[in-house]
Amino acid sequence: MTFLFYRKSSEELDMDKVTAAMVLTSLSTSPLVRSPPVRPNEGLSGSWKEGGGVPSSSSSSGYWSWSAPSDQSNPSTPSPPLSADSFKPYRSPAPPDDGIDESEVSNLLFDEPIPRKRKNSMKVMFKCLWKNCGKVLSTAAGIQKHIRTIHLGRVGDSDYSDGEEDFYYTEIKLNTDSVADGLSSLAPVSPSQSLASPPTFPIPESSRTETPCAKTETKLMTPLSRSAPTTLYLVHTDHAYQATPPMTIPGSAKFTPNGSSFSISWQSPPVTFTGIPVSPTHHHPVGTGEQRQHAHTVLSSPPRGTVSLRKPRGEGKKCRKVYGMENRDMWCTACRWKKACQRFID
DNA sequence: AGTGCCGGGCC
DNA sequence: GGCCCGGCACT
Repeated sequence: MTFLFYRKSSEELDMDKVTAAMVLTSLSTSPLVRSPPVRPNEGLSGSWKEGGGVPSSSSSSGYWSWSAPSDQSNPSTPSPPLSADSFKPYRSPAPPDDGIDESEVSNLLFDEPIPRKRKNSMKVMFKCLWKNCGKVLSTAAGIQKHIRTIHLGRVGDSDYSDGEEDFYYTEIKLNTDSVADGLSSLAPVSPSQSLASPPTFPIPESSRTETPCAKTETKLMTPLSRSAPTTLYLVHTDHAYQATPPMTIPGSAKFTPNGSSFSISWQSPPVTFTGIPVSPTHHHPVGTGEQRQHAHTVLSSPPRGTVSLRKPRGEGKKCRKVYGMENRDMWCTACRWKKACQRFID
């Protein structure tokens, strides 16, 4: 889940700057502009910094229709199609100064009270909302500096911050947990947004804090899930109680009995950073005619050694359910022995 | 609470 | 090996 909000509370900022920035942002027609009403003010995590929204207390909508006078504090307030820098193609390597800024400043502000002890590791990144710039940095200082230097053109006093940068980036949260959510990926991916896709996450957290542009990472979402189940490896069926007299399902011994497929694809769209005001009807029309997705997304992560992540519980009827406890002798042997059912695979 | 079944015990 | 069950994950 990712939330959009500004990092600093509004009272730290000049109202003039606030409004100016808002107008600029809205005028830029950037798709990344988040509309205030959408702001998910209280979220599931509830762990962010309060005082989130910029015009939180006052009428928020007013700022958005406000036509900007020339702000005196920012004479050089850029109009979005500003410097040539902003036209950097996506995925372009970070400008060199960002790299160093990043590393040098990150020490200072890295203790930011971001929710670190999440149950599943969430990573907080900061995304530049400037038009045509999707830069994502891992530290607020880094993104502020990026905005200052690249977009606001404040090269000289690179360390001085008057807070305006805060309006050009947003905080995004990325979910990194890999396994353990074989189920959550099945869940109807709440319309609110995203557990951002793990594949985008090989970011080593310290050194390379800069991801190219999160929003075009739509690869990795290969639709190969339901196509190739049987080629999978080593779903060991060591149990040989296949002696079920009535009819033996051929080939059942070579794959996991309950026939759950095994894929490495991720169903959720990758990295939906939250700059966008995601409409509640995102996608995943789960409820409708969908054929009960079988593609359990299990991530084949080697590190999980001994614990034997259970396979996703075979669906369908099993002997016990079909015949009932009283007709136990009609069960397949596996069911009788409380093993994986061999009769009703799938 | 019900169910599927892994892990492990007993013979 | 066959057979059974405790106990846990999942629904």
